[in-house]
Amino acid sequence: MHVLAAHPGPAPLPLLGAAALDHDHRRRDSIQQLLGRGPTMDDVLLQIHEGFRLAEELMAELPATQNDPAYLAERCHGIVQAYAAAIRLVHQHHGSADTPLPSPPPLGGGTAEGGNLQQLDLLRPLLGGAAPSSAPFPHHQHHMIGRLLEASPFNNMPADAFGSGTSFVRPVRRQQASSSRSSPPVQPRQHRRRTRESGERMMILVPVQRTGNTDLPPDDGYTWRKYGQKDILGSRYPRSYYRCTHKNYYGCEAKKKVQRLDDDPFMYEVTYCGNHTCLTSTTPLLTLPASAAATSTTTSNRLTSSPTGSSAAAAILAGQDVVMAAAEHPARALSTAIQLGISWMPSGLVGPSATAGEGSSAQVVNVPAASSGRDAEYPVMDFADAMFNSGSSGGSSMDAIFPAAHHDRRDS
DNA sequence: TCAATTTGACCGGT
DNA sequence: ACCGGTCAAATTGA
Repeated sequence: MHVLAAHPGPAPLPLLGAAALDHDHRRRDSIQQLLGRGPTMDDVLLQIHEGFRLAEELMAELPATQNDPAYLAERCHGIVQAYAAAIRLVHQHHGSADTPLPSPPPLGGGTAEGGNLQQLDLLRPLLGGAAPSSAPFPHHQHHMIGRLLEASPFNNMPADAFGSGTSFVRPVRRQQASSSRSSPPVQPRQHRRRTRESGERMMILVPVQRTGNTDLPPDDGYTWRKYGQKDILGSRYPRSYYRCTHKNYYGCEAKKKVQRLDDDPFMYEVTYCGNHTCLTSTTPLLTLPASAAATSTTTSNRLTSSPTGSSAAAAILAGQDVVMAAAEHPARALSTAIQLGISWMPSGLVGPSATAGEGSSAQVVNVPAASSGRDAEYPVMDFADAMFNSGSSGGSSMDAIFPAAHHDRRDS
């Protein structure tokens, strides 16, 4: 079990600063030094903070530099490098030397500075915890990653934590239409039921929203459709089953199970199964018109918007459903994403693969309750907006984006 | 009208 | 046989 404890730390490591763009080797050297003496948790946190700061700088420069793709790509590269360094420090700090660190993947398809689109997926904000807190990153870093068990690749796992707008409100008993429900005209099912998922799983603990309706699990960046609920033996609370709303668009097989903990009703245990394939953008990074980025931050659609809705469609196209969630809980999104910086990273960087060995491949991550501030404090959110919203400036329909795709229909 | 949710039945693994 | 996971008809609600 890995626990990242946070301490207020010393000043940021100078060599990891913005100037690092021009001093990549110096930065690497400094990292080497860090690794040589063994990084402390402070170093890790500072490195994460550094990535955050770089993103902040980039945001400030965007108005002036948005027409300079090369420069923007370079800055983005610097940010990714900063977080990649943080990942390395994390591994080092936790003595995972016995498990070889995954080598950093190339940052671009063919060029060192290019944007690896897969990385976009890993930049998805983790929209977790609902408990309000005004403390901006990094002051509640102590919430960071709580548990990291039974490692399996985080690769492409949903970096989000929870919710979807779906409700945990106890089902209101509907009037039993005395008809068919009680009668058993059930014909044998034609299809063959799929076998139980045995692939990679990731378990996350997320606090219940403590304001408003505490039955609502926190939102995450994906849209989910509930397809089942079961009372689980020995559990006080039922388990809810969700699958990706966009399953029928993309054949996205992502699913999650959500259950309240018996011993801590203010905590949800969410188990993700399968990877999202519905948000894998194929739109080049940094081609976003500024207007799109601007509009994205004002989006306030509910996550459960119908995928046929235009804004939702645009969101799906550009990964904006993440951003939509961020629009609702931007600070949470960012802070959680940062706190789980591991999920921001290119898959090759993320997590020692399967160190825990045997059998289960579930990871457990304690997702912190996060704060609820806004943009000024969390420019990275806008940064992510821009990255995710490339190519769509709203109003576009799903059909326009995926002409061949059919809108989500009832499963049948 | 149709997407989302509810919930009992069904299925398959253990 | 038990239990967790999934299906799908009924129902709800926008």
